[in-house]
Amino acid sequence: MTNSVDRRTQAAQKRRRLTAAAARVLHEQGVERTTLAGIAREAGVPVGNVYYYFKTKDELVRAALGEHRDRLDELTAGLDRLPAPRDRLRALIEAWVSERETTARYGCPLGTLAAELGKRADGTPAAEAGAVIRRLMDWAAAQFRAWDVPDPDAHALTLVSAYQGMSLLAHALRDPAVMTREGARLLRWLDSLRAGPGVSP
Amino acid sequence: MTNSVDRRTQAAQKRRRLTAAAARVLHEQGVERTTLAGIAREAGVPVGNVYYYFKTKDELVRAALGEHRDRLDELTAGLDRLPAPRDRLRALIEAWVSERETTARYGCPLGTLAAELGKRADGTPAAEAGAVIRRLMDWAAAQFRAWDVPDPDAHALTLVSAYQGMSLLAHALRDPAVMTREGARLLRWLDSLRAGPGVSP
Amino acid sequence: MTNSVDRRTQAAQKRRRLTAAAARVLHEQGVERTTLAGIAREAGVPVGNVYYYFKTKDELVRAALGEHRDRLDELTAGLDRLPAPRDRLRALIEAWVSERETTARYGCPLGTLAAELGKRADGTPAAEAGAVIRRLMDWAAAQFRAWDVPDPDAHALTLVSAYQGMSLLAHALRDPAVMTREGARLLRWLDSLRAGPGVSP
Amino acid sequence: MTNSVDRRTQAAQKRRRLTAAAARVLHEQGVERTTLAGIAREAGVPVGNVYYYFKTKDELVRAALGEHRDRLDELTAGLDRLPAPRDRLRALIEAWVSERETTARYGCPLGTLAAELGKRADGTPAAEAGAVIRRLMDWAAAQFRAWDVPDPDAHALTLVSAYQGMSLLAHALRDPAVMTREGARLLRWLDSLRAGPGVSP
DNA sequence: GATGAATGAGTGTTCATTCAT
DNA sequence: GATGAATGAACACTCATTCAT
Repeated sequence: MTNSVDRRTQAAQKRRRLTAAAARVLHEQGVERTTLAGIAREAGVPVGNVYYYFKTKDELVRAALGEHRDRLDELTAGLDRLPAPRDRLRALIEAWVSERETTARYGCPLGTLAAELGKRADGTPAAEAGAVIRRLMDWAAAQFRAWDVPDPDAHALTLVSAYQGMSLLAHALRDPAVMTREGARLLRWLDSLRAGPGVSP
Repeated sequence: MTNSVDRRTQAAQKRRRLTAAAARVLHEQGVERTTLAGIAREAGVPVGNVYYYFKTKDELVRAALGEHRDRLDELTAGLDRLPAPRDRLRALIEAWVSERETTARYGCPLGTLAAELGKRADGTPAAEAGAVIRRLMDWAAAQFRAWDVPDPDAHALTLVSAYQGMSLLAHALRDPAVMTREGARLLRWLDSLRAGPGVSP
Repeated sequence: MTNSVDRRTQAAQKRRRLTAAAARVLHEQGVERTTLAGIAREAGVPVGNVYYYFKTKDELVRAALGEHRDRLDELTAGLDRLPAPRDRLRALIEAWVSERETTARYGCPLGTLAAELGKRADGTPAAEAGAVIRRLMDWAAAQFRAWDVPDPDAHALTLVSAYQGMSLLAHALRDPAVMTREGARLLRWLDSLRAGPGVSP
Repeated sequence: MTNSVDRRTQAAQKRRRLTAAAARVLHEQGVERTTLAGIAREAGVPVGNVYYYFKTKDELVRAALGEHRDRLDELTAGLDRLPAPRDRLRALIEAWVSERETTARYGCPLGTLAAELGKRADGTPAAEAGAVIRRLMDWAAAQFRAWDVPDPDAHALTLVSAYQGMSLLAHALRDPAVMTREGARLLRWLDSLRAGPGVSP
């Protein structure tokens, strides 16, 4: 019994190791330039064995997206402990800025994956990427709503759009300062909200 | 004499056809999923012949980025004919929105190319993509400056960042309405500027 | 004691399940397209466990051939209960025709396996397939001999050859009617025998 | 001009070399055990180059079947020069027997390919193999018809079925004498036809 | 004796790039 | 300068077989 549990645990751990490696390498190299061998090497797993856990490369991509979704959930779960919705949003922006070095180097994991996958004729794992981004938007909208800002969905769209834009620019220009500058602006924007009918962006 | 001119002209045309095809196909399929054979086919040029005009695939990618730069220049040149800088910026935003269907399908050409290229270890054609984006920012900054808005560079960053963000979201969610909504917001934002020292977006 | 007998019995049952599954799947898919995993799945046995019963895939193939030999023996044993040799042969032909749908879909199990295995450089399991076919020929020859037909071996060869030919054609043309037509002809041929020295086919 | 013709000719020759090699190797090793590398080696062509001429392995299989069809056409075209249909059929049988060594080693190319391909779920190149076999049957039927034998189609079926059966048995038993014996019987059978209402097989 | 997991050699296929004419 | 063909180094994926427990 202990044995089988151990083994099951080990297998689950390996799966997680592979998923984590996939998430990392796919973020760093993009989908098409990433080879299964590369992910396997990174995870310390022989190539052939990868296929015991994931039947195709696309499945690994999906798993990586799932990993990013889980990390997003962890992040928002942490933020949810803050009492004020506005503070949660502030903290979210600060989290984004704190990742500026990675973002400048590799872009936002979700954004860059979505951009690459979105061009496929069959939009297979692309929809998954979109769903995770929408999850972020939904969470943000919930905060705006709790905070009683009018048109919370529009504000969520603006916020997430701004995040994707600043991440892309930071990446394209290889300049983490973009994140700092735009992050600061977003914080000011948050502060300005509800101060009146509000000029949004 | 006439002959050699003809030939030179023909060659230049072929080069242009290849560049245009590269710009289109790379936008639609992304860099890694695009094959030289595909570009050649699209341009009506035999594969082997491509190498007479471009030594490597990367050079074709660079040429495609050059094509996008040229189109950007044409666009801004057209906008420059408008007398008021604010109207130029408004027209720019309207141009973005008018491309919403293509953007929802394939993303912003510059943004998606930059995202894909930016991950390469040797940032070879990535820098080119960044340069074109910066060119757009510079033009925008010039408008804000001409309009006498304080901190024109920050405003340009915000504007272009917003464009990249809304393009990415429209693409990721396959929803052109994102472009319409955020475009309208940007126009309101423009209108609100100079109404005072202004909390920007 | 009971335990060990049970276990021995269970093991024997598993072996039989595997052999039966192998016979079926190898018939339906051919040797090379059949995977051990597929046989194991069909038999309800974990893959790793197969190797406890069969050291190699080839051994499973041999076991499948043994299964077909056993079925052949059962068939002829049943036919042997008929008093007249000619009736036994008639019944054999009728048995062949009754299998026409399966044969049109997958060919004769022995014939198709022999055809596929016969090309191997080392004729390892090929000889086994040939031996089973010869067993059928021997039984047929025995009937012709008991029936006192001259040159029973030649007649057996003709009969079995006709069976293999009609099976292959029915399979190649995916037409079970081939079995019906040629089966009827074989029956007429049987009836014509002993009507004299006889022009055979 | 000469150049381009030369090149076109060379390319066609290479294609033919590949097709011939494929026909040979597929006959000797079967479809599944044959690797593209093996065919390429046999044809003296680098592996990658094979794909310039054939997009998939299946296409090569089809080409090999086409090769066998062409050889069949050549054979029957030669036989058609004989004035009497019965002599054409006799010569056909003699041709079969003369191939007995190859047949005993590798089986009938069409028959074994049809047997292997016929099991595929998607009957892709299987239909092609069946079509070539039917072509042989059609030719044989035409001879019986010209010879004014009643029910020429049934006789053609019997003849070709006999050929496939004897080939399979010769192969399964690795005994070319099967071809000799059954070939002689077929000749006697031919002679017996029209000598009366005829006992067929 | 049973079993999920591991392993690695191969297989078809793609594609940027080069070559010969 | 043009072009069909050649080349070879990947790559994703499969599978018989072995291993550890």
